[in-house]
Amino acid sequence: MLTITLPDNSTREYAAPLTVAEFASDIGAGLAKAALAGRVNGKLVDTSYRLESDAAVAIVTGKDPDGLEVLRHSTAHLLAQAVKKLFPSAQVTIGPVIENGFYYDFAFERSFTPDDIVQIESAMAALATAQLPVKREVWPREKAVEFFLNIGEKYKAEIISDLPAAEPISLYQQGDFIDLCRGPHVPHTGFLQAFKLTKLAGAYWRGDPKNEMLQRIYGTAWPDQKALKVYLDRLEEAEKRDHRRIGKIQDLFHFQEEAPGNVFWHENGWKLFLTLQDYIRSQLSERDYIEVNTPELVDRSLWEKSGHWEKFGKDMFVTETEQRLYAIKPMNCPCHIQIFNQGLKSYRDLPIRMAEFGSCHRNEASGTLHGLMRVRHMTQDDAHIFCTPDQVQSEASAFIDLLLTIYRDFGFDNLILKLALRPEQRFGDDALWDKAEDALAKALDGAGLAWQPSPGEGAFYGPKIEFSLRDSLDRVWQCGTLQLDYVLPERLQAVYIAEDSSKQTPVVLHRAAFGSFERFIGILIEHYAGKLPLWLAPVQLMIMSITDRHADYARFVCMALKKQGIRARLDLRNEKVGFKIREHTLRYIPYQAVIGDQEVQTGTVALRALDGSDCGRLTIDECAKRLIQEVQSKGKRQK
RNA sequence: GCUGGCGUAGCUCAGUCGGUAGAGCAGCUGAUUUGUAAUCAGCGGGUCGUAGGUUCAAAUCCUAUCGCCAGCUCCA
Repeated sequence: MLTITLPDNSTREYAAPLTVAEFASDIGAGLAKAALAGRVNGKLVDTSYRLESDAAVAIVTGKDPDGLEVLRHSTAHLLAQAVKKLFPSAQVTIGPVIENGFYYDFAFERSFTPDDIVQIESAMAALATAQLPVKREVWPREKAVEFFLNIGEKYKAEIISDLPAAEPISLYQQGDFIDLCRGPHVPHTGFLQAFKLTKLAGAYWRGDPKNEMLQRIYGTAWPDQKALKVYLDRLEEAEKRDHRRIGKIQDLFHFQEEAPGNVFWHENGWKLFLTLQDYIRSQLSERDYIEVNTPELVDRSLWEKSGHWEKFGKDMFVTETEQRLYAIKPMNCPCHIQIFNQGLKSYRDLPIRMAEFGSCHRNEASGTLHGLMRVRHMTQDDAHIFCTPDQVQSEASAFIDLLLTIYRDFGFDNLILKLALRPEQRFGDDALWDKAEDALAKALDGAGLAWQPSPGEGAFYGPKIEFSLRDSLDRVWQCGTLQLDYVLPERLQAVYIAEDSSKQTPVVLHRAAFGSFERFIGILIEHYAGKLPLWLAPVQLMIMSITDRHADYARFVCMALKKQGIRARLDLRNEKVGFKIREHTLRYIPYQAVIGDQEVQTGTVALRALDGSDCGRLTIDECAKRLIQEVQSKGKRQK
């Protein structure tokens, strides 16, 4: 007699052991059909798992996050099976589940081509239609190693040899394909109905560039076609929002061969850049920051003292003149410490919050450059807070507050916070780390935010908080950072005089909210899909004449609005108004004002919003007032 | 940096088996003076990323190189 408890706490009794699948069909035929796996006492198992004693059992379907994972994992196996069928000499390696899908790495004598992918995909579909049962077996380790070596799968044999001795070696067989896998897997391949191979790429064996390059095939898999379509549509939407595409349409910036990774900001893009800079400036001055500016070209000796030369020298651009070697600064901190070091500082001077819109160059590997998101020349909204150890927590709290204010102004409400803790290799004793980590944790708790620790991810000189935001497509971007640093101020001999008149080393907090303006602008463009809210839009209002005889009045209106700080432009071209409206609508200009005889006579403008709605005929002052109000609300007020 | 793909007019792209370059949009000129998402007509525009090579002949094939794209690695 055994008792099975369901997730709703109801129980069922059975006289004899039964499998998860049998249990599911006892509950209902529909559930049995949908059962991908089972969860027995919290552990994920195959539907063929035999229930021999009392247990808490849940039937896992595609709706269950675990079920989706099983589905994707099984689809990765299906991919491997299809590849082995078409290309028997390919060796299988690993095939894990990733966000939204899976991949499988293969060793193969030639590169897979897009044509191969099409073939592999249809082979997968055929194998799925065949509804091959997926069977699990546990083998002795030696037998498994021998088996895989015999069939020429040296990577699999290597994986098994590296598994912990206690780990049972389970193999899964579907048709004539046998793969090492922890499982669980779907009962048969017929469950794998909604998948698509998406990408083809190289990847190193075990992620190490010293190892041989394997070929990775990426795919996505979902419980049904509808969910797959939703996902594919989202990819398409992301493509439409690509900031490189929108940057071209809206004439924001460009790149060219002669300056890889360096942005040519056009008038519109630069206006956006300056708007963001003004915004940050106003936020900083409210919070008692000072703004400074430091050299971009600094002698090698300072970078040697700071430690950058040794650690990051190869990522720095250098230039030589009069037998001196200069480096273009990759970060601002050493220079800020030079400013701090001018004159003797007292504990009474602290904290000093020193900000700079620092122009930094880093020689990023060519393959990592990506539009505005990853550049070689960037401008950070950087600041360094010099404070006493006791001030760390309150400074951290103040920065978190600032950062939340900033992110909310841009419509990012969904944040992910991580506290990166001490790494293996680190400077400073454990007592110092305890104190530092504790201060940051308390600051996070004080803000009432959920956060996760990430052990071992801290910098060698101190722990840090990483602030990531989710954009409107649910993509995660790391932007803000707050890093405690005990090492650099000491290396560069920063001191202050404490209450007891002893010399002390200040703590430095490196901090940024945007990260870099370039990257943040890229994120904003994609977040808003190019439809920047009025307060950010480089061109806020387009004033259009209907015929030439309205041009003078249109110019007058434009000047009047510009005087009130509105970014207005004129379109006096000899075109029909419908043509002009279409063009500016496609460029997402937030407001358009039409000027014809009636407006000239009444001293008004006919205002039209981007969504096509008619805002009516307004006097110039009314129009200005309306726009200014919307700018001040930063688009947070409902229309 | 590594692997693979790509690079043709200002933009988006076509160009078959190697035979001497094409469309739409944009631009220019002219007509049109127009009321809320495309007025009409005509015209100009390319060292096919760059440098070599093969060939009677190269956008097309080969090599190198630069850049871009996807992923890997990296990301102070």
